[in-house]
Amino acid sequence: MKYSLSEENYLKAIYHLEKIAATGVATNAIAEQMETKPSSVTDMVKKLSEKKLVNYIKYQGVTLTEKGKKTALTIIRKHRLWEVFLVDKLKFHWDQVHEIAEQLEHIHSEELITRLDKFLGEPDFDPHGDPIPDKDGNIKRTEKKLLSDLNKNQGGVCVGVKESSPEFLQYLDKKKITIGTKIKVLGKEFFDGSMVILVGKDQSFISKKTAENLYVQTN
Amino acid sequence: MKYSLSEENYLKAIYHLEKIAATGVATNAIAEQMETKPSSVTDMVKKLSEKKLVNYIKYQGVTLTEKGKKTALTIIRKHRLWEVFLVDKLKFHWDQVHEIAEQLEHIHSEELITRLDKFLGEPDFDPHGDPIPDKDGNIKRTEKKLLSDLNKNQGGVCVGVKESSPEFLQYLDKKKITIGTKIKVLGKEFFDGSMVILVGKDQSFISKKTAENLYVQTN
DNA sequence: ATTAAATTTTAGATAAGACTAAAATATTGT
DNA sequence: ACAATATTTTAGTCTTATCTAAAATTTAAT
Ligand SMILES: [Mn+2]
Ligand SMILES: [Mn+2]
Ligand SMILES: [Mn+2]
Ligand SMILES: [Mn+2]
Repeated sequence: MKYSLSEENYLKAIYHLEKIAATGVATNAIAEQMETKPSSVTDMVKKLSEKKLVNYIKYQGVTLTEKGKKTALTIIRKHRLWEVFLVDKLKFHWDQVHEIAEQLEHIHSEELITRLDKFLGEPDFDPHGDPIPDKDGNIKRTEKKLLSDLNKNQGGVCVGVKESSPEFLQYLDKKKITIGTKIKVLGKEFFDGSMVILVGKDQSFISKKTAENLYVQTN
Repeated sequence: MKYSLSEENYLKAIYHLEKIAATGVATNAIAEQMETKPSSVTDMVKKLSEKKLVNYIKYQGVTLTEKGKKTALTIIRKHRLWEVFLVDKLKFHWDQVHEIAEQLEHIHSEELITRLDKFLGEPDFDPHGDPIPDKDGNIKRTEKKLLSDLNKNQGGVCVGVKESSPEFLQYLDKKKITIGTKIKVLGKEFFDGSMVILVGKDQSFISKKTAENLYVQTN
């Protein structure tokens, strides 16, 4: 029931990779994500397999079992709730909280999370717009598109970021874009995918890369 | 600057033992406190010594260096601030917070503690009446006596507990005694040190052992 | 002052988690 | 099909933090 810091981090990494990988998650992919070596991954994956947290067949990558997925989701839940705490209560900026939440997510206490959740008003999303799983691991799925998929004259509200590195978040601040900001596509350049958008009342220019990392809810 | 969970726990243990031990803190004492073996203590103490956190001479026990003491105090600061958070904000009961704070005290982030401190209103004492060191490790010392040292007709306010096991704290609840409770000694039995005391408006009987674990501020 | 007992340290072993180098397997290109 | 390349696993080593058993040292008792 209680796993080590390392085991928890592996589960989380595999969970995130599983969402994008069609097939089993590759050893190399995990190694890259965790900034460790493939041989270390193999070792850990064997251990997780013995604990019935992942399905593992040599040379064929891993997938999470139900138990593994559930465990990963409780860690993600903790991570995101702590991020809400840091931003809403301690007034951290949204680009400063991930690192600290990486530590806080490993605190073991169900009671703590139950109370923290209530204290925060049972939020559905974290400061980056990512959904917070409930205690049973259910995630409230919402309609959202990448800004890059909108066409000229379409608009919506920014509801999340795909990338959430401090660098990107700070850039968004400079552009006056944050969760809840209204955005409308005024023009889209075919050549490089760059856009001219309306942010609130002001016009702004953004690159394709930026547009591909912003989620919006269309209206 | 950043120490392992184990190193931090050793420093904390040595700090607490140093306050009661006249001479250097004994290997055995540390082992008992940490629920580990003396041989493990010797190993760790050597490492702490190399890092200039303790003064260590073979067979003569250890003392904290200034650096070691400062480090221990920041961990204690974190522990107690988190306890305040858990009780004041998350409405935990005072007998439920120590275990969780034992984990939270190892989260590394100065900014986090600075903000948490401010969020909590820069408290001077934790939920058990223990003083919270400031960022430089200074502790606000206060006048306080053990209830067992009071004589008949003397009274005061409960400002802390010496023991803070859940069992004792729950017993105090049953006796309607908590931090801030007014207590007056109505009678003291010479034979066994037991007392009849006035708690608020009600009379109560307590053993010597209980009286020896309650701090009061006399008026 | 010796001896007995308690404390502390050393030596050697173990487990978790990580690494390097080499071997095994899978995938790709021609 | 088969060689070249990429991926994955194995074998062996390292570090941190433990432990047990044995040796060294200190403390207490006669
Ligand atoms: Mn995060
Ligand atoms: Mn987030
Ligand atoms: Mn405590
Ligand atoms: Mn306390």
